[in-house]
Amino acid sequence: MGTTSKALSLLSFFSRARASIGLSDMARLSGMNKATAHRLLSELADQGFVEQTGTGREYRLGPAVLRLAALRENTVPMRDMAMQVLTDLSAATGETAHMSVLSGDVLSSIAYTYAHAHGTMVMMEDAEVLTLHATGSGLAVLAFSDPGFVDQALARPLAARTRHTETDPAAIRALLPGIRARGFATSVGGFEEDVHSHAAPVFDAQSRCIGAVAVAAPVSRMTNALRDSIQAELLTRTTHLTRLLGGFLPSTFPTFEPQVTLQKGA
Amino acid sequence: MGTTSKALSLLSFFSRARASIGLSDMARLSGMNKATAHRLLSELADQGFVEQTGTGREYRLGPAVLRLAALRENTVPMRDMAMQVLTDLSAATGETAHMSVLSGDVLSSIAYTYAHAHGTMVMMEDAEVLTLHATGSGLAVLAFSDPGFVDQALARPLAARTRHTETDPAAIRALLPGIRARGFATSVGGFEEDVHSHAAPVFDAQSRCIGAVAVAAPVSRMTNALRDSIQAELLTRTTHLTRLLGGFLPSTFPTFEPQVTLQKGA
DNA sequence: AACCGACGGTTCAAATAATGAACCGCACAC
DNA sequence: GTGTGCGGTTCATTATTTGAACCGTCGGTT
Repeated sequence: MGTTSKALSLLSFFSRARASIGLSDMARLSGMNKATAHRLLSELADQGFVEQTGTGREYRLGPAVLRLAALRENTVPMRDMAMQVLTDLSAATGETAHMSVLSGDVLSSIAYTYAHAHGTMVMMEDAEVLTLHATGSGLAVLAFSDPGFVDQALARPLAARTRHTETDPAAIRALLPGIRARGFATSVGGFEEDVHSHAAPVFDAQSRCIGAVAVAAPVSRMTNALRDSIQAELLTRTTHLTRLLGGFLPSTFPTFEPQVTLQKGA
Repeated sequence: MGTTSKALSLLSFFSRARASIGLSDMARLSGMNKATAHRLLSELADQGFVEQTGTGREYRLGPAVLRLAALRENTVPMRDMAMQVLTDLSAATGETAHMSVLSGDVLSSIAYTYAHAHGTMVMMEDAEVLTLHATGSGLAVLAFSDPGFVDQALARPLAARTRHTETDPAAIRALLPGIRARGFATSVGGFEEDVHSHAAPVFDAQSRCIGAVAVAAPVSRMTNALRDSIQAELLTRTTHLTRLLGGFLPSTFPTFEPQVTLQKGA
């Protein structure tokens, strides 16, 4: 791995739970020598990607990322487009919809909408990190990523978020062909107890999978009718989003021809 | 300069005007060898900081910055706080207010508000880049930055944005003591023709200047009364913002005691 | 007050990664 | 068909990164 990747990888240790990290902690988390971590953090700080807090001397994310994000949104208004689609999707299904994008080997939530149709809804956090093996979105991404990436993602120990999290790499691999055939993944209670999630992949202009859209409903509310509704809405709207973002479905993606075609005779 | 800084500096060439940049262009802009630029861009792409567009194979900012910006805002809600202050400031003055933060040796606009009080207003762009020598905000920052930084910022050739841009480093240096004494800077037509700008610095927890708040009005509308109003509002509200952000005014910052104190006798 | 451990930060020889001139294949223009 | 510029690659040379050991400092414990 190059020096630049190492430096940037330090940024991935920041999260909502760890908004600021000390030098020694960062060295431990990243497995780097303290001197190395210090030099990399100093360079990141020079460029405004991190800054040091007043009290203590911990590091936290810096202001430079704000400008880049504003430019990114200006260039590729992914979030805006996702919000449109998610709003429709949660309205149509009556449940929470969210989109996450691949960032290294985890997914980051970038947008979500609630339906306000019921007293209870699945709640989301800003910038939440979703693991690939424990979520519907992650499975959808894995199913449509290249084998090398899957190997890499499943090579590390897989943490169990709940009692229902599948942590056996072989079992996860076994799910992928079915997901590829159907075009979407499901997960019941793998990330949060009592959450039933359906997720479909989103692709970029090179037909690479860049993330997923998911609909998350309480397990207690799941019925055959709701499941059918979610699956139909999710697939049509997520393929639409891929197109909106300038992306293309891969040739292997299943197509869902309308039942009735105009070719009556033939 | 370290490798990491070089890689991150590539990101600064993206702007609204140049949302995507090809490999050869990037090599030219940065002065790097094409092979070097390619390797650095590849590493940035691995980490999701840039990505390649479908048509052509140019590079543009990637999705990773979105997550970091969301976390930064979650950690230090600078933009939210700035928006509150800017809204009040433009309402009180009837003019456009904006805040920019130091990023390397330029300022990046992070938030702005309009007053809608007149038919004409000074317009701002998202993520606009302001040079230090040509803007009121830049002068305010220079005046309250350490001498080494000022030397560095003024060492390079200073571009003239308009006929009124001051490009003589000595002349700019001569302005700084006055700005330090008053607590704010002014610029007339230096960045955009017909724009009269007042700007005051914002400080972090170590009393380092991290950016500036400015009020920008058309030159044609500037009167003594408006100028007095802008100066008073700008100073009180900007010092307030520094405190809101957890920062401290440096001990050298001029204080503006209320004219009437309670110590009548003494 | 003396001690201890952990912190952020620094040093410098050894090890490793970055560098860039030349090169490739390709697409497009003339 | 030929020339130009593109994105991308190669590999010997070179400069940077690396990390064990080291500082001084801070806060808690004895």
